[in-house]
Amino acid sequence: MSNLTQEVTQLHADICSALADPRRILLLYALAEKPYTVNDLAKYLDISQPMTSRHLKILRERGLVVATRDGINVEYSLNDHRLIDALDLLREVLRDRIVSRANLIVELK
Amino acid sequence: MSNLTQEVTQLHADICSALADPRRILLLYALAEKPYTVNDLAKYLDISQPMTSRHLKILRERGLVVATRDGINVEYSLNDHRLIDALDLLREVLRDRIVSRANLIVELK
DNA sequence: TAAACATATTTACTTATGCGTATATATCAA
DNA sequence: TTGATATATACGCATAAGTAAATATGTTTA
Repeated sequence: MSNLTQEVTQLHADICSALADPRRILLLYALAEKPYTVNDLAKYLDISQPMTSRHLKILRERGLVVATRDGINVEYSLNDHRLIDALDLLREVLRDRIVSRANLIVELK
Repeated sequence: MSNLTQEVTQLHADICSALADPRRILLLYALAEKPYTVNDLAKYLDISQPMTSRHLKILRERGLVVATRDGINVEYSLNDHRLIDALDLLREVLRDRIVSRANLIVELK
C-alpha cells in the first residue's frame, strides 16, 4: 500500500472519528437545517456552552463545518451537505440491522 | 429529544466509531471485493493475526460484517454494501476538502 | 488421542477521549 | 476604559480504546 493511500485512509478515519459521538451527529443534523450560533446550538441540543464549542472545534478542525464571526456571535454552518447524505446512509444500514436483529429474536423464541 | 432518538443516535455514533480506524476501513474495503478469511486479510493488509481478529470483532459486534465458519477457517463478509457507499461518500467529501485547501494555499502565496 | 493449523482472547500497559469547572479571549456599546 | 455578552480554552480527573505478546480455543487430520 502506498504512503498516499495510507495518509488518505488516515484522514478518512479521522472524519469517521469526528462523527463518532452522538452530540456531534446532532450538531451536524442541526446545521443541516440552517446555520446556527454556538449558543443557539447549545440551547437547541441542551449541551453546555463549553461542550458545544469543543465539539464544534473538532468538526471544524476536520473541515466538516465552517465558522464565520458575525459581530459578537460565531455562526457555524455545514461545509458539505454530502456529509448528511453519508450519515443518512449509515442510519439506513443501522435501521435494517435493528430490524434484522428483531427478526432474529422472533426466530429464537 | 426522545429517548428513542437518543438511543438511535448513540447507535449511529457507534457505527461511526467502528469506522474510526484506518485498518478497519481497509478491512471493509477488502471485504467489499469478496469474502476473506482472517489469515488472508491479515496477509493482504499486513496486519498481525490477533490485530486482524480484534478489529474484525469490533466490526462484527456492530453488525457491519458477518463471520461464517468454513472448516478450520472463518470467512468474513460485508453485511451491507451501502456501508461502502457511505464510506465512498465520505471519501469524496474528504477529497474535495483537500482540493479546496490546496486552492487556499495557492491563494495565499 | 496427538499434532498442526486457524482463530480468538487475555493480560498488562500506554494513549486518547470526554467531562465539569473555571477562566481566558473577543466584540461591542456606553 | 469599563461592563456585558458570546465564544474558546485550560486543568484535573475518569474512562475508553489501542497495542504487543502470550496463550487459549476450536477444528481437522494423522
